Amino acid sequence: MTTVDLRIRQVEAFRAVMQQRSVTRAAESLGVSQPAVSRLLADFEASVGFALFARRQGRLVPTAEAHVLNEEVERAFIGLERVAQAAGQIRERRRGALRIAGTFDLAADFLPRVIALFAREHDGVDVSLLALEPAAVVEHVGAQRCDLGFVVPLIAHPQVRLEALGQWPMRCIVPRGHRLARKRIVTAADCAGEAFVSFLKLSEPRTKIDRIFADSGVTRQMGVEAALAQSIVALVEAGAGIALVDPLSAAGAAARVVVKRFSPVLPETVHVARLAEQSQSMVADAFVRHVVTVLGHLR
DNA sequence: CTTTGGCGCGTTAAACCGTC
DNA sequence: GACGGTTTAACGCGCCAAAG
Repeated sequence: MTTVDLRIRQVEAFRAVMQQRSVTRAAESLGVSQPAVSRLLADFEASVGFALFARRQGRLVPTAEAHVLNEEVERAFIGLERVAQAAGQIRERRRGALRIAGTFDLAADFLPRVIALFAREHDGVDVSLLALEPAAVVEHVGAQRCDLGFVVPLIAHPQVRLEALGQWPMRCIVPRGHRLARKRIVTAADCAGEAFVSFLKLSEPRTKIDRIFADSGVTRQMGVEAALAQSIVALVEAGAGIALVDPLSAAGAAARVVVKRFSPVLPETVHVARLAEQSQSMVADAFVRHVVTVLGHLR
């Protein structure tokens, strides 16, 4: 693979144009004249060796390649922001910042709840939360773009150490008025013949859930599937079927669907990802303790 | 140490192109 | 035809490394 000689200024211009959707506005945001940006963009395109924008009706329309490249650019700029943040902290001698990444499901309910609790006891600490795919969470920790990452599946990364923090049992959610809504505990056998809303094939929760039903010899009517617990909750609420989701997503949806315990108990383990070789900051340790506490309340 | 030439980046002015 | 937007052309400035 041949490498490309890039100037940061060109990348800046590209990013600005992608964000602002126009060269003129990008120029404004960069504090330079519009032709300057146009030029940087042209040079950048020449450097990368493929078209980043289609000129349609006198407007710039990003190509598919531009979008792919922009994802990497954004990641790079997160790294730059980290430099700026570090400088700011050193200057102000502030206690610290905690950058947390979590999978979409964890970042929807669970982590905000922990952060709220944590923030009450640690004012002066900046906490930021990023929602990502599981692999990206671990990747961010490995690349030191985040201090702590929270995931369910075990994902290996040479620079990252994963530690199990605790388990929570998955809950069964059914639409209101459903025949299973009257039961105290829903068993695998109860789900026989039911329309079932699943996580995506090959995902960790999907694999575990399917195995439970296979082991119990229960056949469900497999229908819709979705990536996020929140989507699954919405599907169940709309009558697409019943489902198993983590207890926090279920608790957050208690007003919209009926939440039941499920037997056999199907535990999901929440893991924290941290940099393998580096003593953790006291702030991060304190945050992890809060996570364990909140997990404990969910049993 | 100074000069020189190349390079990156910026500017303004003007041309150009759809759209309203 | 005015307008908003992009591109092109011509040029200036500062930096840097090589040459004198």
